[in-house]
Amino acid sequence: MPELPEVETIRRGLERRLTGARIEAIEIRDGRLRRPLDAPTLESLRGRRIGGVGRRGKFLLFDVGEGLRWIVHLGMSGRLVLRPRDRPGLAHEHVRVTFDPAAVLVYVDPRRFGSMRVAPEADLEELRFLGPEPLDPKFDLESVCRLRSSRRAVKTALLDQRLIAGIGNIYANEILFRAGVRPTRRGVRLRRAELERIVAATRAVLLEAIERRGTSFSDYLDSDGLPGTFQTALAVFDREGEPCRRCGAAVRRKAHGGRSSFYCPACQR
DNA sequence: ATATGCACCTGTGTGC
DNA sequence: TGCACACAGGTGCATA
Repeated sequence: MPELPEVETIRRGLERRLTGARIEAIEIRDGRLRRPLDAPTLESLRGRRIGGVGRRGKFLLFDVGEGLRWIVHLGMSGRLVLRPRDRPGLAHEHVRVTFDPAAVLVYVDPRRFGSMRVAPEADLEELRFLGPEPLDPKFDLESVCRLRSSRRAVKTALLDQRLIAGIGNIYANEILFRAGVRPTRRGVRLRRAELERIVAATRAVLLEAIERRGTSFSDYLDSDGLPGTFQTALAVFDREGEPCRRCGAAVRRKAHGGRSSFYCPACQR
């Protein structure tokens, strides 16, 4: 479900609400995630204080002191929800964290593709392979030039977290529309001008999506239970057969690598 | 080494 | 109403 803009929206909400709060209890209600939850390490968070909430790609990084990070990835259907105390459990509730002062953070994940662990800052292997952050001021032509080192379709390459961190299927499609590049174009054949347009489109699309607090086309909600509004601004994603907002041509959908690509046949060459 | 396909799960929407 | 099937925001491993 969540890509960079959704994860960033959640990060901002949780940072505002949880920075300085102390973990009073952490309770595993159903540890059967794809990678089973490790109860002892999670329970060792008790008594720790949240120093801040960071993000790298689609990973949330809670600073819990002494160089330790609580790392959460939401997978396809993961949600972190702040709720009042003494509310009944939610369906698919896996973890419940009680904070002092009063706040309860619940991890809900119907499909169980998310993951959660605790690691020292120096040992964040999962993060080491990640490509550049697209909203880093240093993100530039050089950051995307590796798209060219692959014969894969450029959309598949955009989804590769080792090349650029944080882009998923919605924003890969939206970025390529804004850049005027067809998703099936091979990376090696991209021209310099197209790479430059991809750099600009990546920043613009992600920033606008964050401003709109993410995309809720089905069930995404942020940590306050609010939907995003970027779905009304989508140019191509989930718009098969509808008119292109720029030229009016019917948007096309093609399955590629098991996932849907959407594009305007006239605007994207 | 690199690229593809499928497995991992549950929920929802569609068409019969 | 019920059933079967396609499909969904992501990754990770086996296979070509």
